[in-house]
This record gives sequence, C-alpha cells and structure tokens, in this order.
Amino acid sequence: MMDKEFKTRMKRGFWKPEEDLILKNCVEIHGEGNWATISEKSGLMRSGKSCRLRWKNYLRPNIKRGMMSEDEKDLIIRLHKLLGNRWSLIAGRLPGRTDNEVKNFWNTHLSKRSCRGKKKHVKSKEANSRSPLGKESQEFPAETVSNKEVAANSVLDSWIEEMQDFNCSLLSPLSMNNVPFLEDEPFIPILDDIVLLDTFTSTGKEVWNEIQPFL
DNA sequence: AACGCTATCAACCGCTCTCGC
DNA sequence: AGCGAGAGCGGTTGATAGCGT
Repeated sequence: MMDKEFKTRMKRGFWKPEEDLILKNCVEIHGEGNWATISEKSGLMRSGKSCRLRWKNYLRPNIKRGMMSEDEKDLIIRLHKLLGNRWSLIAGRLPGRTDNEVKNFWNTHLSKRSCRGKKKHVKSKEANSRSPLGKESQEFPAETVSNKEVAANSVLDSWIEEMQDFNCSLLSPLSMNNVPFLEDEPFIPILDDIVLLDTFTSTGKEVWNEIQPFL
C-alpha cells in the first residue's frame, strides 16, 4: 500500500508520449486491472488511478477519436434520456468511445443545446446514411464492468435483438427510422422512448421494469 | 498585435462499489 | 458480518486553443 509521502510525490498533469509508451508496456506485462502494481513497477510516479484513466481513455486498443457521427450523437441523446448520467453504460453502447469522452461531449455539445431549446431535427438524409451501429455494438470489446452493468447491458442487448426482429430497422436501442428526433423535445424522464415502443409492442414496459433495478 | 472571452477535453478528486480476507 | 484495499464512476477543474473585438 502507498504511504502518504509516496502519494504526495506522485506526478500529475498531462502525460508525455514516453510515459504513454512505458504505461503501454507495463499493461502488457502486468495486465489490465493491476493498477497498483503498474503504478509501482512502471516508475512513472503516477497513481494507479491516473494510470488506469490514461489507459482507459487514451491508450486502450480500438479507441475511436475525433468527431462524433450523427448516429453517435443521436444514440447518446437517447441513451441519456433512458439512463441519465450513466456515462460508462452509455459509452458501452458506443464502440470505441470512452465514458469520459461521452461525458465531455454531452457537457459541451448536447446538454447546452437541449437547454437552449434550439429546434433541430435529425435530417432524413442523415438518417438514411446511418451505419449499422446496432450490429457493431455486438462486437465491441468486453470491458471490466460491474455485475449491475453486465445485467443492464444484457437487457439492452436483448431489447435490440427483439426490436430488430420486429422489423423496425432499429440501428440503436432507442432510435427508429422515420421517427424524427427533436433535440429539444420536452424532457419526459426516461419513459418516452419506451412509451413510443409500447405503441408497437408490450416490450417497452417490460424493458423498463427489467432495467429499473439496475439504475 | 494584444487582449479577453468561450469552448474543449484531459486529468484529477471524492465517493461508491466490489472483492478478498 | 465486518473491514480494508483497490477499482470504477461521475462531477469538476484547469490548461490551452480558437475566436471576436
């Protein structure tokens, strides 16, 4: 265990490329998850927390960087409505995106916009050019998640599958083609998508009942 | 060119959760 | 069952890049 003096000597601030390299090597040697060991053995003078954060948000393989696509934006907005500020859960539905990135994106782009109440519809053109996100979401690498999260994700997965069977061309758990999404539509906590879903099937309420205990 | 303001995002902090003993 | 340590999560901060005046 780290003593107080060691803690105060810990380096902070931005990571240098050479530190990234050392961290990468250490993760390869000691494995993802042993952050205390990695912190100690790397000689980086970075806390385990700091190492974990850097790895998770920047160095991990398959990290997608750059602008969010319209699909991703749409999915974030809808999942945020359903799940609230469960960034890790939301990020789990966006292959290659991290919870920190999703959170930052929400805080800087989306929350502001929805507060301002700017009316902007998702263009049908954009909707038509959507990538098969639903399929991709089945393939994203498994992360270390809590049992609750695993359970919540499995409920969402089965929901996606069911809705795809329902012939709705669902590309995300909560978006349907031909249903224009209003960014400033009134915030009806969580249920609006499920109510919408409920118009077609009883699944909506079932999903909500299933997922609520995990939230 | 210089200054101030705003937006962005990497990183930190503090709390909660999980797991092993 | 209770405790402690480590991991994970969400909120917040701070550095800095970009833009307007």
